[in-house]
Amino acid sequence: MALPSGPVTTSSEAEAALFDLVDVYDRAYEAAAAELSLSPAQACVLGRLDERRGMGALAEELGCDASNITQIVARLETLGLVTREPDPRDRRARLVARTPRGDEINHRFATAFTFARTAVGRLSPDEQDQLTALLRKALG
Amino acid sequence: MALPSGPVTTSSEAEAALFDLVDVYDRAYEAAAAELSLSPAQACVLGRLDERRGMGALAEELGCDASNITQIVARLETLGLVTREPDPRDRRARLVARTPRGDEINHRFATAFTFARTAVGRLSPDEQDQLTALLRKALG
DNA sequence: CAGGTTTACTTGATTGAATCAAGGATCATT
DNA sequence: AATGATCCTTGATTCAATCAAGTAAACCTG
Repeated sequence: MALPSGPVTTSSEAEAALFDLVDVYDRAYEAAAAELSLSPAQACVLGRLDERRGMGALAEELGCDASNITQIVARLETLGLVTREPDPRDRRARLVARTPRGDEINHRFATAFTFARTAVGRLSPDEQDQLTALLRKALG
Repeated sequence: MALPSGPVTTSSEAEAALFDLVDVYDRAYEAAAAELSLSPAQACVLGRLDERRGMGALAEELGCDASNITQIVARLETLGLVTREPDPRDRRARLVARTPRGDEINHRFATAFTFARTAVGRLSPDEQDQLTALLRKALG
């Protein structure tokens, strides 16, 4: 389990609530991945393959080094959750896609990661809209 | 940089907003730690030493194995940010405390990690209260 | 179209987080 | 005094992440 991000000194109730949210969210994500014997990074990459795409696109979207993606995709490939095929249009590139089993695992992960769904579900539709608006404003 | 936690399939605006918040928060935390040449885990542990405490207490609070704490505290000690002294009441135990330099680095970290402060600061006092209430309700 | 550059990815090396199993030392109980 | 629990460390292992270097293919440019 990754250590929590914070708190430092929470000077306000709202900051503390934000921290609690992030903490619980991250832990739930990790726990859901663990249920399927995936690391958070593996679950993350698998979840971004609704359409086949290149390694570089993944690296850019996830904001990490390409070699990190190489490594994670290689493990997903070993697990039989992903294929890595040469791009017919550019033979330098590799197109990564989920296998049927990858689809299934990804779906089970989405089912297991109930936190966001459950949390939002505790709010009425109006409250959900308020929360969205407040978070968007807070995010600037 | 740790890969983001999500998204899987965000079925609602509110869920997407939660994910964005968590993503930006985590990245900001990591970036603030990096400014001080700390890992997120090191910043986290350092931030929990406002009072001296035992290794076990840290492990329990952070929800990880004691040996993980041993490792992280050892690095903080090497960096001169923390001391690890025998507990006079229980010679099995070690009391971890920040050094003056640890205090300074921790303070600089708290200054560098502006995200929560800034985000909350974009909201009026009323909105902050609303956000707090909504998050608390969502957290159940 | 030949040469040099950029792009896409891989490899290898290194650091660190995290977990587990096992062990030493101390405490606590009987 | 012996037993067992507690606190922490050590060693081994796995994985994430980053960096430096390298290969191969694509892209220019003259």
